[in-house]
Amino acid sequence: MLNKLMSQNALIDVNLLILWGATFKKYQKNEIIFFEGEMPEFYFQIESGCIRMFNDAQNGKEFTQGLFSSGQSFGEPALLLNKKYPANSEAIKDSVIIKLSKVRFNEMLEDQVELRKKLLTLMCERVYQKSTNSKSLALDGAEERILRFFTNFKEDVNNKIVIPFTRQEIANFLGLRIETVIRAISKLKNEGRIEIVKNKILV
Amino acid sequence: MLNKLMSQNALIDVNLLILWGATFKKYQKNEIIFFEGEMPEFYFQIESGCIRMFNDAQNGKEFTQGLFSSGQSFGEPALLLNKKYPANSEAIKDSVIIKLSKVRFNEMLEDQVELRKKLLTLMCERVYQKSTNSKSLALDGAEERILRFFTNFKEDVNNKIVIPFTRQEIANFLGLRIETVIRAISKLKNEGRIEIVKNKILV
DNA sequence: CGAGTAGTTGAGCTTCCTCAATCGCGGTGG
DNA sequence: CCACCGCGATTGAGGAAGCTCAACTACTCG
Repeated sequence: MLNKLMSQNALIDVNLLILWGATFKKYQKNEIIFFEGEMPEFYFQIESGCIRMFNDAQNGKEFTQGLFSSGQSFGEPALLLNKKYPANSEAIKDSVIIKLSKVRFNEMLEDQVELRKKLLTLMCERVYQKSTNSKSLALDGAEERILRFFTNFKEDVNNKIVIPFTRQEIANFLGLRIETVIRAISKLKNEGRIEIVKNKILV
Repeated sequence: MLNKLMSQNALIDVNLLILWGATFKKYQKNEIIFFEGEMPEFYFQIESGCIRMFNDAQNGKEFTQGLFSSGQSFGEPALLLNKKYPANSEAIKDSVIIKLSKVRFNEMLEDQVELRKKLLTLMCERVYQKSTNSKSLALDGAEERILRFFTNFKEDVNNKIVIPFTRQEIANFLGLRIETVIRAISKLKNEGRIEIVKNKILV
């Protein structure tokens, strides 16, 4: 039942992927799927779990480019352009991923008109999202960046949600340091722009 | 002759656009084409001139999302997604732009398989580019950001080129201040990573 | 209780920003 | 030819934001 639901929401129907020769692979939490600089070999789609793409810096800092969960694909731009991956990808929970070889994926893409349309829309969304993100990175201070991250994260503006990330994770998302995040969050709280309940962040 | 050449390099052939009802419009240098927050009404493709998309900040700071020149289109993600523009666009030279109404563009897109393929590739390139850009924004200091901007700007790694921007423009590209750019550039020069000839930057 | 992990706090430092003054050079009018 | 202007580039001094390092607290799990 759950499986069926996910199947419907997936970018590419799982059965169709299997038909074209895709295989499943399990990844442990913290396992790396590909490294920045590698050439893409596969199309990846998440069956279950959660993946993040991120960049490392020399000083131990990280920057998270994006989080992806069930039904979503990741790393497509590099695959389609045949360029080196611009970031690492890592399972942040135990995950199952469906992979399809580059060659078969390209054949499939050639064959499936609707898939190309879906992908076009998806890539537009990614560009759009990255635009607003870059803007925030370039122009906003820590407080505004953090708040924007929270409000972007919750789709539904009406309901309050609990932010399911540690301060360290938030820091990595935004290219900030954990102490900066902590201080900015306590400021946001004092300004009444967020709520803290039992140390959990409510937005 | 020149016209024909541009036509070939254009995302969409100019004659085809005209066939679908596109019209030409002139923009003066510094004229705004659309504002951040507006809903897209047209597909825009540059016939001649140069356009930049940028965000404003309260303190007079700016951030340039991208530069576009002859044959390129801009603002497509918002148009295709039917969402508000995430940035302003402005002519930075006197320019001629071909515009096609949203409705006609969508009809055209539905009709032209090859166009969708081209657009998909283009959107992948934009995502890719924005990924490396965000990484730099989040993790690098001013010197590295500036150097990356220069090397990204020149396609051909072998030949040296003159950077055709003022320090202020470079600052706007990167969300930095002009003084920071000046100091970083003179540092890069002392480190032998760039050359300065007659106050022009050589990379 | 003890270990482990997330969160917190303070002090000092670095990077970049802000503001203000100045320089260099091409163009213009007298 | 020269004084003057405008604009981009430059420099210095002081300030603010965020980083670094180190110590310490709070909560959870065995």
